[in-house]
Amino acid sequence: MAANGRTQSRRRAQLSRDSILEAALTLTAEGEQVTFRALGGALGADPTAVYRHFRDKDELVRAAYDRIMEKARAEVDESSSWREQIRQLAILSWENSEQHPHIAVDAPILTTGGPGELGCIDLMLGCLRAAGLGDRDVVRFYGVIGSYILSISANISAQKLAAADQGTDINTAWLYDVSGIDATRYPNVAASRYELGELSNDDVYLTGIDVLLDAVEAAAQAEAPTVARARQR
Amino acid sequence: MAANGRTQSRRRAQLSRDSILEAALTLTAEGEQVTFRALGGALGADPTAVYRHFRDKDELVRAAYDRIMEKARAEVDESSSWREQIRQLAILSWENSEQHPHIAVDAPILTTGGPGELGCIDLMLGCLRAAGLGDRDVVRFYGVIGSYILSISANISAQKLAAADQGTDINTAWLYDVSGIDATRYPNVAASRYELGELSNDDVYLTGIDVLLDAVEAAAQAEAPTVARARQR
DNA sequence: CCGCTAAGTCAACGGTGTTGACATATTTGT
DNA sequence: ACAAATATGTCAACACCGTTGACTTAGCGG
Repeated sequence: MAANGRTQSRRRAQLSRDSILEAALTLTAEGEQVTFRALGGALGADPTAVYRHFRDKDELVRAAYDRIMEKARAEVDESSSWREQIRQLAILSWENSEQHPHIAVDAPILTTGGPGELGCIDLMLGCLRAAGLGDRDVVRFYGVIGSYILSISANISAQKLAAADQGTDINTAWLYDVSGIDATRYPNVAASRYELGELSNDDVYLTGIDVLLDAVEAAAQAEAPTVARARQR
Repeated sequence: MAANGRTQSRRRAQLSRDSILEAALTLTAEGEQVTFRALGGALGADPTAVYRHFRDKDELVRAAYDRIMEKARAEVDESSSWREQIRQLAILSWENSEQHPHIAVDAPILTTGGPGELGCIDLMLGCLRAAGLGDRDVVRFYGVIGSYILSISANISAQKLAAADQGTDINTAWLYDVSGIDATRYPNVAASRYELGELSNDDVYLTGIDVLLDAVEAAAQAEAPTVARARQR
């Protein structure tokens, strides 16, 4: 009867998988934890109402993370070189971990099985194939690079969360107390203490990616030394 | 008066940092979670008594993990080549993550700052220096390899825990349902589905280590092409 | 219009880390 | 050697978490 043709009379809060996921991502973007109670508060509904749309928290965070991956995949510039695409994916994964730390934390544990994950896998496999790798090496390197990206970017965001809980600064994580080190017991640490103090998570992460991508190129050249460059795209 | 000269009359359960850590490692070795209540049960003491020896759970798990690293470092055969030593360290870290999953899970988050961690860092720095890397590259590669070992071995044990909670088999984690994949939407996944199905966590992890070690050798040769082999030990 | 099902609400359970008040053992100061 | 002080173990309770079951209600199909 009323103008609203769809659903009206919302004495009850109206949820959906979509609205719940959106609320969850908003929560994490604000650095807050994803909890059923917080979710309920943000949605103006009873916390347990979420259970009508997701079997348990695991399924919820899976779906949320798949959505993140989907977005990341879409942001990759597919016209750039294979190497640049993987690099972009790595950086996007890093940024997503920073933006949604409380979800990214257990990303490496889970296999979403959703379109976002499949899309990312497909993209990376395509890139590695374009690099000139053979069937076997394509998936080998995919495994290494994929787990590297997932694990490390997630763990660094976990570090930041832990550091935020306390007062600790994150950059002191790699080497806390550079000065008070027993030089006789740990001579190498003492000798490198200056460089160790300058290590930052970002640098390490990106360095690792580049090292792995270099290895991909080397492997591709070893496989087909002459045609290696022809496959470029 | 009694024969026991040190501490006698133990009407109370007598705890110490040592006995608590031992109990914690025993718990994780049996696949159980480290909780104050479980700890209290294993020690025959009130759970909260642990708080007299560790400020909070964070400090406890830090100390426990440092002990693990200490043991790992001691098991490395220091007479073997630098490459073999790093490889051993990686494998030991992996095995420790399997043996003590509930502690290793958040290993990459924490910096123990204890002798175990420092010892491992020192060992790796020494190895990389022996490989012929310069000051700067030594710590760069240390950062990459260290975070790789920590993050991935820990995350794989986390996967196993999560899989054990459900009935899921762990080997299906990399590619769950190889058959039901939309080949038009994800052509690369579909093309590589056979190889993807054969991916195992162990293989991926070890492959990654070897790739990184290869990169170390390449970097060392690039730095000092002629003397590269002389530094070997 | 009836009845069925999907969805929101409410109260409660068991498990977690953590705290504060209390009791007792052990060490220290003189 | 005895009293004071400190360290350590005990107990009850709190807040927070995911999760469940019983209920109520909204909305749709016959």
